[in-house]
Amino acid sequence: MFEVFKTYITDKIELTDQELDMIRAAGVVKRLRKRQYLLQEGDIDVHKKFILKGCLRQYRMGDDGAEHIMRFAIENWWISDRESYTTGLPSKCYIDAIEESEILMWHKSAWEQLVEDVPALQSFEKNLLARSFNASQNRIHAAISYTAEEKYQNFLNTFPDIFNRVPLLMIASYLGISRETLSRIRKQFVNK
Amino acid sequence: MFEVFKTYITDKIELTDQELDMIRAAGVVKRLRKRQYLLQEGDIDVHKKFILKGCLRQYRMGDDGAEHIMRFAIENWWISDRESYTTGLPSKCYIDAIEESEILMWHKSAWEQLVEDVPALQSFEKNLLARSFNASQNRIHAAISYTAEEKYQNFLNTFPDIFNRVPLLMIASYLGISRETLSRIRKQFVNK
DNA sequence: CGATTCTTTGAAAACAGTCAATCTGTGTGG
DNA sequence: CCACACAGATTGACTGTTTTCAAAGAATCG
Repeated sequence: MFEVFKTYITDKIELTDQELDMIRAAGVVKRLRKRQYLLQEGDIDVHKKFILKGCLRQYRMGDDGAEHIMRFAIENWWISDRESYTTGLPSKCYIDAIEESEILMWHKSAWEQLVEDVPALQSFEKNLLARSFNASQNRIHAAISYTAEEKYQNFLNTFPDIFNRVPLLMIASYLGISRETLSRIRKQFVNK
Repeated sequence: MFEVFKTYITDKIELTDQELDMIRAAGVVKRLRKRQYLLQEGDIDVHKKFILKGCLRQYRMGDDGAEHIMRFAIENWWISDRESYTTGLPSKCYIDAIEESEILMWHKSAWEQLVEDVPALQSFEKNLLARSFNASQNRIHAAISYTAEEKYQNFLNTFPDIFNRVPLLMIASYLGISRETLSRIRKQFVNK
């Protein structure tokens, strides 16, 4: 399964065989069953995590126990609680598997060593964070300016490879609307 | 006015007098009147910009001409369209002054040279982006999980030094609610 | 098949948005 | 210095959307 990562990373940056071996050697594969946690509130996130296969969600829990989904992620995406990872503080969020999944992960210390030894990883990381930030800006814009229907439409356009892999109630949670409302919006859609 | 920046930056990172001089020499001060644009949609953002004084807003324009405020920023904050700055593509947003303001700015090429020459700036930048990302995550969480009233309360708590410097209608825009609704929420607040 | 999870639906209530009018404070020009 | 324009805030009445609650119907999984 390392092949999945190899294909991904060599498409983005130039790596020598030796560098690739170093990265492989430091990584660990973790298999997750559906509903299994990868991170829980209060944990400290100490791993870089790349999804080889499957689908996961990252969410925060409201005071009333409601789950608010911050993000979905599928194969070839990275997933972590950046805040906890960078600050070393307990996480405010949960990450769990929506589908049976496979994760390739590196301990923070090992990863930092890799970034030091492999210069290409440095700019790659910077780039990844910049793009994550841009994505979150677009999400904020959608959240404050779109109607519920537009939010759903936008979600379909933005994540064509995700929307049919996650339950509707989770999409509703992601968009900040109730599942009933989303169900009704979807009904109107079909009629068009 | 460079003093404002000097105080800010030397509080965050260690700099030699020489490095500080380099940074000063490369920077340009720009004065803005109230309502004056610092960036308009379609422009390419080619400057690192630090606010020495004043208050600005960054917003996107909806198809219907409605302004959706992405961010406020005051003295000792940075402001730019990161997306346009990093990608070199035309900006989707506007930045203008809410108060008469003073900006310290560096052209992208000059700034990149500085970052190369002054190592401390490198990690500083990385850190700043990481914190911006965390802030945007918190904003997303608020947008999808809070009621209008909670959004307002959260805004007051998060930006105690901003809420009384910007018009209510802009706070409403930032929160994604109508000014009338915010006005009514505020009224209830006073009664408590 | 039984249990669980997810989706849909209906009806009522709560909420937020729109429109229109008024009020307030600020600043500008005569 | 006053009158006026203008930006911003508030209010009321109305409309439309969204949530909530409750129940029932699919779909999935062991």
